[in-house]
Amino acid sequence: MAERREQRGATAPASVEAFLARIEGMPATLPRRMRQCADYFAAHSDRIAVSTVADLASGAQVPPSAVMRFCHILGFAGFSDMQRLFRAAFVPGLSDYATRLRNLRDQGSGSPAALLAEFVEAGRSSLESLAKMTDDAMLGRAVGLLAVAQTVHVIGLRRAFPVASYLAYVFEKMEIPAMLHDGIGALDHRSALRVGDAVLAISFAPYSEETLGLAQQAKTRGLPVVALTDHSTSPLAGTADVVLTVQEVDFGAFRTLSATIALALTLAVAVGSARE
Amino acid sequence: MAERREQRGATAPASVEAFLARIEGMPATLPRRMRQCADYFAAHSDRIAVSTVADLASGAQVPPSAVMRFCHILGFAGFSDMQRLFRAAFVPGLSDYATRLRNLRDQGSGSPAALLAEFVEAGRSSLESLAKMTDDAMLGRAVGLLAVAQTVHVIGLRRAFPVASYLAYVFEKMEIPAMLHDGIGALDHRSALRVGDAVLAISFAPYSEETLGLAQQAKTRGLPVVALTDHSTSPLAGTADVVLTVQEVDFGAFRTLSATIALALTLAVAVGSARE
DNA sequence: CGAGAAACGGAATAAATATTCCATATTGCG
DNA sequence: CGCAATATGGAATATTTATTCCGTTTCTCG
Repeated sequence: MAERREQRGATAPASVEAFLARIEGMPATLPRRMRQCADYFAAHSDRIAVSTVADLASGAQVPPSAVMRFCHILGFAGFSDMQRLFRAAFVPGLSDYATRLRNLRDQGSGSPAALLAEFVEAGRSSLESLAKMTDDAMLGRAVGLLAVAQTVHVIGLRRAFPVASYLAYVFEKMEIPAMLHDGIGALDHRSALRVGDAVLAISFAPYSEETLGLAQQAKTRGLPVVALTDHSTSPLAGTADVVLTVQEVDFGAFRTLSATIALALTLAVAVGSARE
Repeated sequence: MAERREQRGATAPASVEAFLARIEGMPATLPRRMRQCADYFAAHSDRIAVSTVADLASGAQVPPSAVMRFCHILGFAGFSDMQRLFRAAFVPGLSDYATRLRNLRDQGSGSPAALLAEFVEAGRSSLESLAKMTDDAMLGRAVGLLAVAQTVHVIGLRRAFPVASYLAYVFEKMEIPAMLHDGIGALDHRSALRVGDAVLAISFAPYSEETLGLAQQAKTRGLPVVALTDHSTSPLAGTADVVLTVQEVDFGAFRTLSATIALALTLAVAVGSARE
């Protein structure tokens, strides 16, 4: 038993790439059903995360037990073990993260050091997923629109306000004409929107009225609008010419803003360098 | 049974877009747990395909039965029914993080995508070093001081302002009395400092006069001061009772603030939980 | 061709997961 | 304040899904 486990278990792939490489490197003399599994899994590796044993078995036209045998051959403890690899690869740290959250709550551990570790981890995950998911083409178009604007109007309230204010700071540093629309004094500054300007609107659920309003106003006047928001179906997306989405991993009700700021900063610096 | 199904089931969304639109259009008066589900599901809709009821429930911080109730409200027969929608629409993410980052960097140093890669990397190293270097004892003392304060006065200008404003936002969310000292209108608010209050001052080189001044003022009046700064030798350190240092890795002249915000957020949440 | 080994498939079982139900708590309202 | 309606959480149950086991079939090689 022990040596049998050794023989099969020592070598389970640790990433999707390793998994595919392993299949690739399998001998051509593989038993018939195993060959079918190998071919089907390689061709449809993206479905593994969301399929059941029965689904894959019928797809590969083998009985479920053949799928199990194949998982064992690859070195996994079972199908679930293999599936975990694919689920984790989609959005990094998700399942692990949910578990950790539960653990933390269970042990009632509110110690500052533990909290810090959580926020650091949340920030790292957010940055990773930002790097993975950002649409380069969209980013390029956003830079293009803002680079030719006379004045960039930045708006972001509530949770988005720190991001907006940092953008305003960075634009100023780079001597790019920018105006921060903060709601101070309930003064309305929408008449500051002039032909040739562009709007950069930042908002997350629950979206604030003022931000949506300013974006709408800009759109009505024919000014380009770049949205930085949490989802491509957000209400901002409707009025924006370019939509950049960013997902922050949250810990409890709190978000670190790491990814949002990284994206905002990228935008600002790219615009700065494009204007020179 | 049939009419019950009608009543709830006639309206199940038939696509992910419809699903998100439905959540968006839900009344603000939704019961508490349903609101939590709605927010969490909207923000993490891409994870529904690869999660279990328990995963999502713990993410949204509700019991599993609340998730079921939410599915029913949306018109689905159950969680599995809803999940089917997302599994069908499932498209895997791009290549894994390491590969992606390498690609981003390779496409020429001036491109927005390459910049993004740099900022993501800078943010990650900042967070890493934060986790390594933070002095837990200091952090604990800072939390102790702020937890017993009547009102927390937050000050941070220029580059520290986004951090200060985010802190003010989080304190407000947690219903902790806090006052943000922004320099608006050059109004001076130092008489707002009262016995029993505490000051949280955030400043980095070049340190701003106003921040140092407020900290000094607080010290003179005998109020505790917590400093969040870049070095233990910063001018703020002299007047502060507790000094928390954070080092941000910079890329060019720009910093992502990831570590600073993570530390600030930790402080705020720890204070919040200590006050309960 | 036949003995032994490897592969196979399906039925039985175990484990994970979804779902319901109901006693208790909370909220809104007259 | 007290009643009714609604919301809640957890424990019990149902269902789905994974996994094992073993009798049968199919290869392999002397």
